Amino acid sequence: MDDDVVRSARLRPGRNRPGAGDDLADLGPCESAVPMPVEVPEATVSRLPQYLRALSALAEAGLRTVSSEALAEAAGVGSAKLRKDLSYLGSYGTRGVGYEVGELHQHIADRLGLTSSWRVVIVGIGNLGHALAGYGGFASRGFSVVGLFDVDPTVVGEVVSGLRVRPLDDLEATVREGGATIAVLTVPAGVAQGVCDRLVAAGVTSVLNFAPTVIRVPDHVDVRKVDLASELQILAFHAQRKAHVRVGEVV
Amino acid sequence: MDDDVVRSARLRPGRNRPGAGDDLADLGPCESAVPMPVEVPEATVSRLPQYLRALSALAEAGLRTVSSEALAEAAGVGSAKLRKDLSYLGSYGTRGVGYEVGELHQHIADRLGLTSSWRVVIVGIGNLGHALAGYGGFASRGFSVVGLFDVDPTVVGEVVSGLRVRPLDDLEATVREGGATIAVLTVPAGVAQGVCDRLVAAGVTSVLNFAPTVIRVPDHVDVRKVDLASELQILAFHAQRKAHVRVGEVV
DNA sequence: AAGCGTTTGTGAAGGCACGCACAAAGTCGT
DNA sequence: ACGACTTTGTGCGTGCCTTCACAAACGCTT
Repeated sequence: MDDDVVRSARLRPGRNRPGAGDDLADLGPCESAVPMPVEVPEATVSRLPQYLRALSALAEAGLRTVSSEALAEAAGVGSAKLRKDLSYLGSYGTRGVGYEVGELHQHIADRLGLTSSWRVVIVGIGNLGHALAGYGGFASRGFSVVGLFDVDPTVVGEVVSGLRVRPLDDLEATVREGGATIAVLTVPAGVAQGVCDRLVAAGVTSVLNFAPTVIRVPDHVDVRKVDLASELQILAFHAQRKAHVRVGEVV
Repeated sequence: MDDDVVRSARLRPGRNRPGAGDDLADLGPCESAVPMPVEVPEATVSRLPQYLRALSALAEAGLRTVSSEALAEAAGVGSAKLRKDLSYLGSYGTRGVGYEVGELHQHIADRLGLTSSWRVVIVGIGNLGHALAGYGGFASRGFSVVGLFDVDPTVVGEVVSGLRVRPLDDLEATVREGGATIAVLTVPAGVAQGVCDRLVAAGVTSVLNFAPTVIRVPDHVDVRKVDLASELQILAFHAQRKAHVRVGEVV
């Protein structure tokens, strides 16, 4: 599972900081000093987007409430796992009834930080960068692409889905002036580390890396990797295993 | 990861013999030279492509041998984990020296099933399908794209990187006549399940799904999911957490 | 040949996640 | 109002994965 390699600041399991004074916790009548000692496990976080999508589908279908069984079915997980995952976010279900679709959707979206629209820059407008720039799934989910960058002069200036591709040197200014920004790296493997270093220096703390190479970043920066070739190779491994079993070799 | 959701035939958890328990003497061969008595854990499989890529880079750099420490560094993992992973494939290292780069590369490639070139079909030649069809990383790693399919008549007939896009109805014939095939799904979410059903019916047992939806398949079919929006949302979660910590809220 | 430094392979321990099963809590029918 | 039914929230056992730590194995030097 952690197939996805995240270099995230690991939280210390035992101790968490006592009251810092102002907590924006919702409306929980927390009698004790610590408002929400809840730490969402990484495995749970990775499933929240699935739940969110399932909830969107159910809302479109017109359902107002949904049981953990039904939602789990829609999301492709077990109901017990779903309930435990949701329990990390707090108790938003009604026993005997289920979850209110809209409310739960809102809560998960809040937790994922989708209330504010995140700025996204795409660096490397090649085959894949083009495709991602034109992908509608970003804007519809709280992400707005605010910049396209490339070094190739023949690509710079081109307009892709309403945005002009700018030279790589404009990158720093765009990131600095805009605040928190997520960078999508779709550059060749050879230059990925260098470009990433520039992004980090400019203040980017979240990187989605499509380049087939390991990039190193400071501890405060999160990197998630998407590697198409790796996925195919993993499929090939299982396919070969299946083939061998069919032939009669030992598992 | 999970994480990434793989629906693979559950491996038998019982008798797992990683490597050797009988290093004392060559008493009796408990069984006749079995080629692979080892069950490779899923988590290990998901890292093999990384190791393979790191080995390729090291080979290009001219190194002949590499220590677990150095290879782990290149692959971005811990050395102990690397050694244990490799131990599931057998013992190909030399104590006091390290691993022979070319030999290890060969062994991992064998295990991943990259000796034979896998056939890949891409279904759905939209933005992303275009990009993947033109992605050079496939052919260079043992995968050959043998078919592009779409329903849109305005796309059918178009030639993308040397292959003509064919109508979806040609899909069954192509899959059936070609043997084992991996399908890449880059269709809209609404039709993903239907297209996948056709693929499975035609004999496909490995699917790489880019559609942002859960697809259901029989037990003997492997599905891996790549979801760009989910990755961004997970990054947003961590980014928001970091922001709150910085502001002074409780973790 | 023997000792020394290096590196692998692996037993063992700890942590994390998953799933079961059930009490608590709510709704619905009568 | 009350009992029966439904569904959530979660304590707990189990198994997988990771990490540590070290003995065995190898090359190199003397």
